[in-house]
Amino acid sequence: MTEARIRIARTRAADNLVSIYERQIIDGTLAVGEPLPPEREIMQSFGVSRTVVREAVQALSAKGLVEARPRFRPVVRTPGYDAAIEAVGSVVNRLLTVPGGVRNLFELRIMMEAALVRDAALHADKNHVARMKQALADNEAAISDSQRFFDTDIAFHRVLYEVPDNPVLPPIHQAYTDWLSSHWTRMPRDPEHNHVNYRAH
Amino acid sequence: MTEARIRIARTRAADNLVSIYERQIIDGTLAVGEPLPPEREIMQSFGVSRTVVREAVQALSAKGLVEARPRFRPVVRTPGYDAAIEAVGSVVNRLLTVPGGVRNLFELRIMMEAALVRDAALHADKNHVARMKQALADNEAAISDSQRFFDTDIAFHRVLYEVPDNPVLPPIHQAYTDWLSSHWTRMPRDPEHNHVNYRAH
DNA sequence: CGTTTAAATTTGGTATGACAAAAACGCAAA
DNA sequence: TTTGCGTTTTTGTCATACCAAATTTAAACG
Repeated sequence: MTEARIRIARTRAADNLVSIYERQIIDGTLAVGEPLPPEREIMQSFGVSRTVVREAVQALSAKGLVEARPRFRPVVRTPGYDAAIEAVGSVVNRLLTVPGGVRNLFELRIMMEAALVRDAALHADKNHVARMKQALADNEAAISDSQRFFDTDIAFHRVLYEVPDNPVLPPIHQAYTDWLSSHWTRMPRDPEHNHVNYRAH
Repeated sequence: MTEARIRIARTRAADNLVSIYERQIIDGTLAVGEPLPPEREIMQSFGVSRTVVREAVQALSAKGLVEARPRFRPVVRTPGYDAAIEAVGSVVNRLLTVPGGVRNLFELRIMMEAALVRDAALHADKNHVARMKQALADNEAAISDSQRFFDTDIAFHRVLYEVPDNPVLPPIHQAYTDWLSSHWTRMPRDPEHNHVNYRAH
């Protein structure tokens, strides 16, 4: 039988440029905030057409390595988990439309937040506890105002993601809220009450 | 006051096409596996140049909505979390190079796997238990062969990600192993042993 | 007729060249 | 030094062309 996965895929010229600049960005040859060379300069130094250069730049932009605002020189982007979140946006949005998509992501979130609560119960310092209490109080206070209730609830959760002091987590929280807020189906709020009490023992 | 983030960014012509096809893909007008129209056809039906069409297609490809092998018509991709992982690959690789990057992701993984172990202890069925036992046995057996030990260890973890029956999880496991395997620093293996015993009570 | 093979036609990848509009630059004036 | 303004770059987009690979069509064959 023929190969199941024919991964051959003869090189597109732009891919070379992409990997070259990708490497330069990662190893710091191109510093953060620094603009890429002008397109015409790139095409001369690599002997390719501008078409290819543009495709390469766009690819780098889509990968989140450079920020390419129209009409401006693309600049090397600050490394951040937000770029990653941004890069997956489209696919996730599509996945949310398939049957069970929202539920799957929601369950993952629940699982993660349960883990976060456990972590918080063990490692939360006074500062975090205070902020959680405050956020929770704000939430209770806003119980009549639907919109504010929503916001304060999110704020409360955000603190949860900040406790472990891992920069990966806050962007994840942001992503969850961005992706799931439009599919909001009355999230069960009891657990957090319980756990907050548990943590505040 | 002025906006902190000037998101203006006058439309690039390609962006229109991208959002149009993005919508068509999401709502199923363009079925999975179906190829996009030929570039020349697209340019006529939208009155844009081929340059723009190509940029749009490439953007869709980078977003993971279509698969564009060189020289072939781009086809609508099967919705899957692997596409998402693929899309973030570059950024994550970059993030792993910044100080603490590996540690942050590693800690996230540890936290998630701890949660998975708890879940497994509660919900794993006989089938999963059997597979975990098997995987663990394989792992022990391969303790002398470094490479096989590595592989069987990964296999064991994989089962862990399959227990909750959430299609988001296995790709995440794949992503973790892809991203972290080259930065492997003697992962603590004790916890899983303990927990396996715990679950096998 | 169904198959295989060869020719014709699409179609994607790349290169050029051009042009308007916006951005970057340099220089003079305040 | 800072502010304006005109000049030069540079980007976004278009139109066209060519090659090579892929697809389709036609022809040859068993």
